[in-house]
Amino acid sequence: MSKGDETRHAILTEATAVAAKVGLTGMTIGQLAAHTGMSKSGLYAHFASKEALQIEILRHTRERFVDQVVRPALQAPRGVARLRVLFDAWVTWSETSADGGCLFVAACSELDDQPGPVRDALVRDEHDWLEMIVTVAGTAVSEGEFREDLDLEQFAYELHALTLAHQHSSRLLRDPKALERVRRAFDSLITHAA
Amino acid sequence: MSKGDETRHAILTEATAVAAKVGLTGMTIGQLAAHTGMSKSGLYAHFASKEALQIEILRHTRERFVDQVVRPALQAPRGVARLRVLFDAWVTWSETSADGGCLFVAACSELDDQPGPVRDALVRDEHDWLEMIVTVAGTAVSEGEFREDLDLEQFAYELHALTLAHQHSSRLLRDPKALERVRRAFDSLITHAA
DNA sequence: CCAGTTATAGCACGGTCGTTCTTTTCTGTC
DNA sequence: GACAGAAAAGAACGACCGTGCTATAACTGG
Repeated sequence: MSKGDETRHAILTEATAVAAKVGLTGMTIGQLAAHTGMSKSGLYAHFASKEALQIEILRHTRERFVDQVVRPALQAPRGVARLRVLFDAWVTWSETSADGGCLFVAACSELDDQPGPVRDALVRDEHDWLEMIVTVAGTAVSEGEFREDLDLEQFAYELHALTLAHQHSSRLLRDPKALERVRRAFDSLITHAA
Repeated sequence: MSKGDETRHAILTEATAVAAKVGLTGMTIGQLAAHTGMSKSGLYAHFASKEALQIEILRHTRERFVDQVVRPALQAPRGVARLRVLFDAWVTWSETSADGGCLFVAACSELDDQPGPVRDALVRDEHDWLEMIVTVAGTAVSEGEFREDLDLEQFAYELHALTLAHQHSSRLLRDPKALERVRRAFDSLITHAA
């Protein structure tokens, strides 16, 4: 990896952390330059525009998300076990990927009324994520652990709701019981799908 | 109501709509002045600072929330019926209160890592809202419609999760089935609490 | 209707925004 | 170690930010 790619990568990693805290829009080039110890123009030279940087941040985050959440799940045995790993990996991700929690969750309510390519990219990512949940839950159906007539998309909707709720209770309310809450809700979801 | 109070009220109403779209931080005084047809300084004279304006926006939204969501529920008969009215009123609220959906939901992920008085006010509001759900669900327990050993706070957590999910599916994903999804999830929640 | 208050506009401020251009410094190759 | 090319810094741009101050316009109670 050349020097340029190296710093570019470092910038994106730092930018992801900043964006998770202050938002993709709230994040500024100057702020980012200060955080990375670079000059504003030196940093900016790596990207075509702020919007391009925002999209790159999403792409970079997506890659790490696949590594840390999706891949572990695909290595687990099909069915509820895989679903558990997927969920646990997400919880871990939301606590460790950035100081501000899961960037995707934060970006969702920030961009939901801001049309443009950044929003479009995020919507694609969210659809992929929901589809991933549907697929994994589907393995639980075909393994006979979930009932045959389970509405998989409804299940994914409700599971996804828990991730949003967890960010809320853990990051906004700082509820010490946040982890316990989301785990119980997940278990209840699994139970009623059987 | 004097002239001053009148325009102040109009500003807050407009500001609520703008903030629901671009966020409490993303909203700017100039933008707001343009929207209301006032000069920047004329508008600004009604508030001590931008931060004070943000807090006033929350207060103003809270008042309308009580009118449109809480009050109707309290007029409904105790128990599940009241819970249904509360939930339906919230769904209506999220669709009609502002173009950007429920301001509180939007503010939650925007402010979850931004310490300060605005965040503090929001946290208080969210706690009150969760407590409201707990109280109403409690009436369903004492009416014998919900089981005696139901964990009310867990119930409130899961119901609140649905409001977050609805904002996500309806505003970000623009899912035509959003309403149906959240209704089904709500019914399932009610069923399993009985 | 007038006086006194209140509401609004105009203007300016230091600062930061995203962005561009030019110049300097560094990196990798023969 | 010189040289070409890439990477970073410096300086500047117009625009807009939040926030004051000052003057004018609009309201309101007597």
